[in-house]
Amino acid sequence: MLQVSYIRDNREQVLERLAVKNFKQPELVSEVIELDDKRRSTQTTLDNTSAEANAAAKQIGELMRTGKKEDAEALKVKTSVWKEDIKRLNEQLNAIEEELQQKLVLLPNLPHSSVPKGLTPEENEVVLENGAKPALPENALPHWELAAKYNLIDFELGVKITGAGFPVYKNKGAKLQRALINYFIDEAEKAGYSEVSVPLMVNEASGFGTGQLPDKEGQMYFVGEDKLYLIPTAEVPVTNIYRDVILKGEDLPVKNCGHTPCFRREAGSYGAHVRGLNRLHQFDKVEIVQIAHPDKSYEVLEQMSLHVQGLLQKLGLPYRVLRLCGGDMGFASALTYDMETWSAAQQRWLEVSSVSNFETFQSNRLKLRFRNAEGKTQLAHTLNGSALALPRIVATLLENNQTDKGIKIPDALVPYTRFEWID
RNA sequence: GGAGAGAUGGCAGAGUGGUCGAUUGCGGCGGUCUUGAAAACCGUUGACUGUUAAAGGUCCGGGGGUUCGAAUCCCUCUCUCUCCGCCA
Repeated sequence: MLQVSYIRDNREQVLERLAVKNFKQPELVSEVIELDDKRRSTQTTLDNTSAEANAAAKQIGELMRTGKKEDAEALKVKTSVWKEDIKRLNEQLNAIEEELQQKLVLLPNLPHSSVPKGLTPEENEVVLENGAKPALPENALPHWELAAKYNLIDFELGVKITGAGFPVYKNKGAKLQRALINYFIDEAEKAGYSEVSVPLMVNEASGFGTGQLPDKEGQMYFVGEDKLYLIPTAEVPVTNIYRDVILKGEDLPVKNCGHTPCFRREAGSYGAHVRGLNRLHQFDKVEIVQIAHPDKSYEVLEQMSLHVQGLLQKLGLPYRVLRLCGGDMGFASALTYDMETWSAAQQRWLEVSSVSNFETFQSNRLKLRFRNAEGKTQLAHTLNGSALALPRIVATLLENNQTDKGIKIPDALVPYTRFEWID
């Protein structure tokens, strides 16, 4: 959520930045400012009336105590007018504030100055490409066929138990999941992140805090009876640890990592590109989250990007880094890097990580603040990234490392899998 | 699922109609003392809004009501805890 005071002071810049995100309702900006003007004037009137009423109430108490009952009664009569005014003004104020809030939550975050204009994924900027794309033999298989050939993943069984997009991992396929999770967590801890293990369901307040609610309800599974949402990413519970928290300046940056399954309805996404592990309703992911000082958050973003890249390098996977264009960015993000690995058998790039700086967009909703050098409270910046999401890593590992002898496990992972080959 | 208790400042915990944004303790910060630290002692210490700064206003789980005046009384919702039952 954007701060009203910022919108007021930087109206033109806000409009210009929203255009980069192809925001369709720029008129909301003026409406928000107008409502805030109304809010302020109503608030001032209410405050002044309350001040008079408070003074009178105090005076009545004084008169009662000193036995001047008649004077007190006279004053009581006068207060009835204020009382009505206060009630009416309060109702007005609540209505204005509610309307203001409703419009405010419709405004997406402002993109960073480095974000390219653009509407579609094709307009994302390739920041860098790293690692050689492997040349596979003629008879190379896509991962879903490899998964069947080596009995690693049973998609049909998942359909029986739950439905499409809920695969069953078996044998070395299952062990590979655990190995990757442990490997990613260990690497995150080496980089200074402390591990947390968090609930997989969250309440409405948490969903609002990180920006999934109110408008992205359709993407989350909802347990209606208890009004809880299955998390689409660990970002939600991990970041919400710090909801309504005022951190000390010296606590920054806060660094947390955690593994969770992630649940996504993925309503409306069907077709060839969802085959196999490419798009699932349930998958495992290790997430890294940082809460940073506003002056440092872009340094932190680069550092997080390098951490993710380091993982891909150690796994020997060719990858590229994209800076998302305005149209492809998430609602809450100010700058997002996507990391994609090259899937040699599918001959396409697969997104395996997304690293974002949300600046104060989330922290304003979360009321996540820190005490700055002047001792005043100030909104912190929040960042997060996948490090990494498993399914597409598994897909590229299987595809890119296939040989006549079987599938070669990267050296970095062998201590975790305790096998070198899937054969 | 049944029964009961509770929700107050970072934490603990007072406060049953006026001078209460709130006693006190712990914690935090500053100081005295000390070579330094601890202890002891002294002082200080909520958030939001508003203003150049003040003043003022709001907040004792949320919402509503009674009253000139509510942390305190009434209604309602939510959440938490304890015991019993069930269960990993």
